[in-house]
Order: sequence, then structure tokens, then C-alpha cells
Amino acid sequence: MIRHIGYACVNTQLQAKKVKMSTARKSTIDAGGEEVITDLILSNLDSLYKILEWNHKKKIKFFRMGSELFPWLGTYDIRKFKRFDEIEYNAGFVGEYAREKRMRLTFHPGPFNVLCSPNEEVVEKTIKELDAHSEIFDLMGFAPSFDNKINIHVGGAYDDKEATLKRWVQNWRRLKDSTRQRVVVENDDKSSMFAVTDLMQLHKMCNKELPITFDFFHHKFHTGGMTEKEALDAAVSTWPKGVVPATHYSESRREEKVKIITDIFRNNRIPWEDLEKWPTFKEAYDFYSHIKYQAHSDYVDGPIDSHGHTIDVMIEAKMKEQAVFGLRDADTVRKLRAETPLLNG
DNA sequence: CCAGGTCAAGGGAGT
DNA sequence: ACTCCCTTGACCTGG
Repeated sequence: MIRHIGYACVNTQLQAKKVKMSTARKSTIDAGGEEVITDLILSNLDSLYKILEWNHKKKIKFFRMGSELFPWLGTYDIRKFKRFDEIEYNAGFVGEYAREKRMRLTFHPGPFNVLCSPNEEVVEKTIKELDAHSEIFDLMGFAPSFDNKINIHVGGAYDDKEATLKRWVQNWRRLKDSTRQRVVVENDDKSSMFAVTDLMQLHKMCNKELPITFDFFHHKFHTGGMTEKEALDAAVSTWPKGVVPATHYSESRREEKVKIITDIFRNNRIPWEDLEKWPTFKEAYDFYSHIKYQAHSDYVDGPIDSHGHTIDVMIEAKMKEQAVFGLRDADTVRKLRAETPLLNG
């Protein structure tokens, strides 16, 4: 069964009302220093609280926080800031709210975090940034647990998976203990990279202290010879007792858009305004059929097969929280799709 | 207020 | 060589 269904980082409806994470460019940070960062953090914590309140009202208990919550994470020591106490108090307040409502909060640091990089500078930056993500959970009052996962990919293959994984493990050991108790790895969507079967090897190399997040969509592009059930079984087995395994689910943007455009022309329905750009079906089809297949759709149809396990599912779709509602009922997704411009991104 | 140019970061794939 | 993709397009400036 699926316990929680969640969404990632952005709430499209609240975003329209300016409730969102804000960051700043390097030049602004350099000019403004810790004052600018402090203001951004406090404002972002306020937005996060509003998003969580919204989630609670809508009975959504699973949410991925954006790393911009603390802009330029890993480049400064928050504890040295003048207004650290204020930050700590507010972070603790939001964390307490999440615990009270029994919400699961996670992070997914960017693809620039590469523990296995041959470049020591990249590794050092990665370690700093991962430790900093972990410290945010500390500030929020969460004890180290894979419940609050910090999800990353292996990050590179360098045409030598064996050596790369060895390097990954060495550098993983350099993380703070509390960080290692939160970091999990996700399977990749490229055949040159790491499928669940590769990650199982990594899991063993890490003394079985590294859980695997199963990404349903990525698995389709890189099965590593496993069926979906086999891969999910394996990934689920890597999570400790007492922590519900987390998974990611998304669908193809190209398939979604091509299906919509085909339906419009087939049914001769009145097109969206922006469809006037495409006078013929062929032109429209050509355009949409060139969208990268691996890109994420606006909404998802499911069904999601938990293959008998109890799992949490993070929906990775462009329309975010609306995609969660869409998944709850097919009529809703039809209505939402009809209201979404074809050319949104 | 808006449009457009620009913006931290690593690695891989498609063109 | 350039663009897109991934965690999240958003910041910032000039008109």
C-alpha cells in the first residue's frame, strides 16, 4: 500500500501568492553578506510554515523541501551568524509543527553534489553541502533518521563504475555521522550510470547503512536487468525497520503532450489559444514529439504499483501539488490538464 | 510593471 | 561546441 503521497519543493498555488523560497545571486550575497542570507532564511522559513499549514489542510503529509530554504548552503557557518538564535528558534518552530502533524520532510540536494568526483574540491564542497543539509534537520529538531532523507545520486560513472563506487564509499565515510544517518541514494535513468542492482552493491559496500530510493521512472530507462518488482523489492530491503521506504514517481512529458495534442486534433476540439501557433497536426506533433522523453510531465495518471510493500511516494511533476490531487482522481486530472497551457515550459 | 538577459554548481547525452 | 536534463526557474536590470 502507499502510505503518503507527496510533492517536491514548490506549491504552485501558494507560489502565485508569493509564498515561495527565495534565493539570491552570488553578487547579491557578496554585497550583502550574512544580513542578506539571514533575511532570506527567515523569510523562507516563514514560507515553509505556510506551505506545511496548507499541506495539513489538504492532508498531504510528505513534502520535499527545496535546498534554497537556506540559500548558498555549505558556503557559510550558520552558527556564526549574529541572528543565529532567531534562525534556530524559527527553524525549531517549523520542525515542531511538522512533527506534531506527523509529516515527513526530506531534502534532495542538487546534481552538483558528487561524492565520487575525482576532483577533491568538488568532493569537499559536496561534503560541506550535505553536512549543511543535515544541520538544518538538526536545527529543526529532527533526530537523525532516514525518515528525513537527504537524497542524492552517485553523480558520475567516469567509465569505471567499480573505481567510482569505491571512491564514493571512501568519501561517504567522511560525512558527519548524523549526515550519514540521513543520506540515501537514488537509481539513475542513464544506462551508463547506476541502476538499482549497482546500488545494491554500493549498499553492501556501505555496510548496509545506505538505503536506496527507488525511482519508478528512472528504472524504465535503466533496469539493470531487474523487473520493476525485483528492483522495488531490493530497494525496500535496504531501509531499516521502522522507516517507511521512500520512492519517486514521474511520467514522460513527451508522452503526455503528444497524447493531448493528438486528442485535440482527433476530436476536432476548439484548441487552446497557444495552439494557434500550430496550424496543422503534423507541425504540432513534430514539436511535441521532440520533447526529451525523460522530462517530467505536468500531471501523472498512475497507477502506481507498490508491489505489496508499504511505501511513501514522492510525485515529481511540473504541476506539483495539483498533480497529487490529479492522482487521487482521474476526472480531476482531466480538468486540470484542460486548464494548463500546452506551452508551459 | 514587464521583458529579456543572465545566473553557483557536475556530469552525461543528444545534436 | 552547444543545449538540455536533473532537485527547484528565479534573480536582476534596464526600459
